[in-house]
This record gives sequence, structure tokens and C-alpha cells, in this order.
Amino acid sequence: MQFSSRLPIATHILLVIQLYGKDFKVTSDFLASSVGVNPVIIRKTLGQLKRANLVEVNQGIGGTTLKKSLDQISLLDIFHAVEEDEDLFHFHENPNPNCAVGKNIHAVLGGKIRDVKSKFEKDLDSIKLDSLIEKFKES
Amino acid sequence: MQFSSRLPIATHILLVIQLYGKDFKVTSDFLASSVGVNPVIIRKTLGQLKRANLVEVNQGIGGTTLKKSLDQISLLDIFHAVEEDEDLFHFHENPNPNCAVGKNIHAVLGGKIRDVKSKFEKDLDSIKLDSLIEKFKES
DNA sequence: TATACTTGTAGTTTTGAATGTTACAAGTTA
DNA sequence: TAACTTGTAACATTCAAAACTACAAGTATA
Repeated sequence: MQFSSRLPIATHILLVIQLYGKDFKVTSDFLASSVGVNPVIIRKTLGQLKRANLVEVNQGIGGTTLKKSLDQISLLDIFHAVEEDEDLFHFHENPNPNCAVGKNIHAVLGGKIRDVKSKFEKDLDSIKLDSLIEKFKES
Repeated sequence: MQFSSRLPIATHILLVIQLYGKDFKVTSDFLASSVGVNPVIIRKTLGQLKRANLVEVNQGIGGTTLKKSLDQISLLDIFHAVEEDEDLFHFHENPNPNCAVGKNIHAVLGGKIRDVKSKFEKDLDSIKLDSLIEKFKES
């Protein structure tokens, strides 16, 4: 069980725009070729990043640019852009309300899980994209 | 996108054994009725908890007991018992090896993601089941 | 204006994991 | 032997992710 590849793909997209945006028009086909997925997936993801105010997309003419510098974009920003805001774990939906455990499991365990999610989000927020980019320039 | 209900279900199971084990024989049917899922799901989960040395199952006669006290069982123990050990995020599988980003995205971002996973696991480990049980006794 | 290229998005298909269900062999007790 | 339970195989169902096709609409430029 793991999270979808949307955050990795979105991160990939942003890094490509940063590294290649100066020399190329970064279209959905260009990105699809680097990421290795269908251009429509790229366009949908770009739509999510646009709504989160992370990128600007030039409709018609084509091409994409970043709206923030890399040190202002965290993995949490990307996570929120491409994933639903929901509990970290899916809860079984029919616990027995006549059982002390069944009646309260969602509230009690759910509270703890939400605490864990808060910390998880803080950890994601502490990682900015500029901490990744150096490794790509070297290669 | 969220984790499966296996950790919530396994936690539910352990709490029921603790609370009802003295007065009832806690069979897979008994547990299925409290959790609200099929008894076979319960048996599979009990198998995972048994392999993790968290419970003992009496084959033939039926019934289950805890092998540790609640203050010795953390959400991380349960998480490891019921979930695969893998990256937190699924990575796109065909990044372009001729692209600086595509060639290194898995290694670079993967490293950061593993750091986040380590912290996530520490947070889960800090939550022991005895911190949950009081709320159920009250109700 | 016509052409070429691009984005946005609807609609459909494919794939894979989670979950549900049936069935039955094997263990245990009385 | 009868009654009950666990362990597990096999198959069905459900649901979300991802792939793909198609096309309307935006934009630049010849």
C-alpha cells in the first residue's frame, strides 16, 4: 500500500521546467517524454499545479513556467496540489455500534492518526525543491 | 489516496481481545461481528498479527489472546505486521534515462521520501495501544 | 483568413490492489 | 463421532490509478 505516483510525477515536472525552461518550450509532450507517461496525465497534473499557483501554463501557444522559486516550493505544497485531503488510513465502514470498541474506534484511533498526519505534513513541508536540484545539475 | 483499512482493523482486533478476552472466547466470528467485516478477513489479519508475535491463536479450540501488554504494542508494530515494507510513494516506472531529471529522480527524490518515511514510522511507534484503551473503558 | 500547434477535458478502457465470499481440509474438545 | 474452529485456496467484486482516444478551443504566424 503506497501513495500514488502523482507527487513523484508532479515533482519531476517542476524540476524539468526549472532545468529546461530557459532553452526549450516545455510542452506536455516534452514533459511526457521525460516523465514517461501519457501527455494527458501531464496535462491533468499541470492543471492541479496551476490551481495550486505553482505553475503558469500558456494555453494555445504552449509551454509552462514556474510561479515560485524552488526554495518556496515544498513537497507538502505539491502533495496538497495533487492529493485529496483525507485521513491517512481508510477506516472500516461498518464497526458494530453495539460494541464499545466498534462504537468509538473511528473517533479514538482517528484522532491519533490525524496527529500522525500533521507531523507527516510538517516533514514534507521541510523539504524544498532547491534541496533536490543540485544533484541534477551535477549529472 | 490513503492506506488500506488493515491497520485500523488490526488495531480494532487487538483492543477487542484486550477488553473482551476475559469474559468471552474471542473467535474470528466474534471479531467479525465487532469489526463488521467477513470472518476470513479477520483470520488473515490474525495470521499477520500472529507472525508478528502480537497474538496467539488457538487452532481447533478457537479463541485468541494477546502476547504482549498494550503498553508494549505500538501502531508501528501493527503497521509492520499488516503492511508491506515499501516506499511511501509509488514511482513512475519509465522516466527517460536520457534526461538529467529522468535519470536521477528515483534516487534523489526517493532518498528524501525514505527520510520522511523514517520520521513517519517514529511517530507511529510513539503511539502505544494503552493510550487508546482508556477511552473505550469509559464508554 | 488559413494553417499548425497546443491545452483542456470528456469519455472509455485497462490494470492492479483491496475487499468480499464460498468452500473445505485439518486441528481440538467432549 | 459430532460440533466447532482455524487456515487457506480459489474466485468474485469493487474501486481507484493510469492509459488512451478524440476533439473543441486558444494562440501565433505565414
